[in-house]
Amino acid sequence: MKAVSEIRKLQDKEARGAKTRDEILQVAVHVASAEGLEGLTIGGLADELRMSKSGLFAHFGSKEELQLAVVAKARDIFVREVVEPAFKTERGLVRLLAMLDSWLDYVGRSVFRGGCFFMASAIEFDSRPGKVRDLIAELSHSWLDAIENEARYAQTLGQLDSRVDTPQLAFELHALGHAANWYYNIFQDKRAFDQARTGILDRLRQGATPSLLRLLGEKSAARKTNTKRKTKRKESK
Amino acid sequence: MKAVSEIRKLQDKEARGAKTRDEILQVAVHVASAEGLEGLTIGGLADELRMSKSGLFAHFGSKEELQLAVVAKARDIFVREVVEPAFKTERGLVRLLAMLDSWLDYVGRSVFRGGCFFMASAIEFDSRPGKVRDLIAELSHSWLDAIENEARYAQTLGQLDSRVDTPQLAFELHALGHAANWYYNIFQDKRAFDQARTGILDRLRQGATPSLLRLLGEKSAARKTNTKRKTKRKESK
DNA sequence: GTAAAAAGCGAACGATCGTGCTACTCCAAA
DNA sequence: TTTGGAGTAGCACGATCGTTCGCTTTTTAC
Repeated sequence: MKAVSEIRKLQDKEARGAKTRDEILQVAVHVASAEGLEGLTIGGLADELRMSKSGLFAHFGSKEELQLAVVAKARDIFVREVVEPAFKTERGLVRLLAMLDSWLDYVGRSVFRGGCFFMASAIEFDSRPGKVRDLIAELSHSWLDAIENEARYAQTLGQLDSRVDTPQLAFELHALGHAANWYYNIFQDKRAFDQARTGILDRLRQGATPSLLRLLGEKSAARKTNTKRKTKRKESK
Repeated sequence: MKAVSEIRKLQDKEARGAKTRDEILQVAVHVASAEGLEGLTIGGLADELRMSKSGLFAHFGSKEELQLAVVAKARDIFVREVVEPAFKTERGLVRLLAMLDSWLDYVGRSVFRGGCFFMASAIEFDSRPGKVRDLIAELSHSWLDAIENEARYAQTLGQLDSRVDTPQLAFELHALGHAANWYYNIFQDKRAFDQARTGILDRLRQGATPSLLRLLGEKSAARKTNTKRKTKRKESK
């Protein structure tokens, strides 16, 4: 009997309450990216959704559980907006570039109101031990790992010199994306994205094999050329 | 009459209340770096300093004024701990390296409990218009400018190739420092500093003139050498 | 159709938030 | 010695915080 009802529940488009729960998180995630996970307030959230504080609260049971749910929701959005598009491309260098590109794009499109959700919440929670902090750290780390992993795979394909230190490369590529997010959000200046992309291409060229250079050649021909960069490149031969 | 008392006041070691005001800020700055400028609470701060809420409050008149004073105090500390030591060195490339080095050092020594004060507060306030946000943005920008400025000066000294795009270089150097702060604070992993320093030296080598290479040669000989980096370097010739 | 279960609401709790008002304690100037 | 102003404390305010409880409404199961 019980089992049947559970099956029915799962067959439903959305199990009634799970739907509103999702609507709550959809709003909460944007508020949290702008005001912070701590600045996210149950009363304020309820007002914005035109529902009662207690009704909303009942979906989570505590503020910490709400925060955890918000982080998980942000992860889903990140996966949908950044990871999945990039993972449609072929593995190796092409995918590595696609990952960084769609990451910058997601920041530039302001998928979250307050910039990259994980960067903001990592800094907010880095000195607040607890489950929320742990989850954020884990997710942040797995993105960094994904970048390094793809760089290593590019090495096995011979697209990237095998002597390149991939953790170092991943750190630097990640740093550029990070800085772009920071710069854009505090100065409202889109040039940050050009600078980040320039830096990323330079980093990759440093560990280039002939096969990679061919790939990058196409890539930078497609982009509007930067004079300074062109001359710099020429003399570095 | 009034003027005389004012002169006296200035002659005093600390004009009575200005001293406690400073003690308040000294504590507030560390709390704010960990809990955020918004998480910084007047009651909590008063408890920690064993004084009354209202007594503390009277020094600032509003929370916003307190926040502004905290940011200004943080700037003073940043100048003392990062800028001044670096500005004792000779201008040009040496100073540029000293600036980045003492910046990383200040993050590693946890001069502020919650990592680099300005990075944390920039992200906290980037979607909160107001005087606090403006001040943070201004200070952040002036640090970035100082880096670019020194790179440009190094060009006039012939230490850095004149064709290097200095805003781009400053962006990338700054990005590495930024990432080190983030990485260290969220993962509690000091390797971030090695990676940042490695990246910084690489960036500078890219725009090197013979005179710069001589300087960097000494610099990297002094540091423990990284095998991967050494091999990478060798083949990039 | 009816009963049970799930979802949502309203009011209230104790705590804490930023802020204002009043009074007391100093210490320097007169 | 008196006086006045700066520094600090006590107390209370209205608002808002997370959370609890009891009630009503809606959905689901038989």
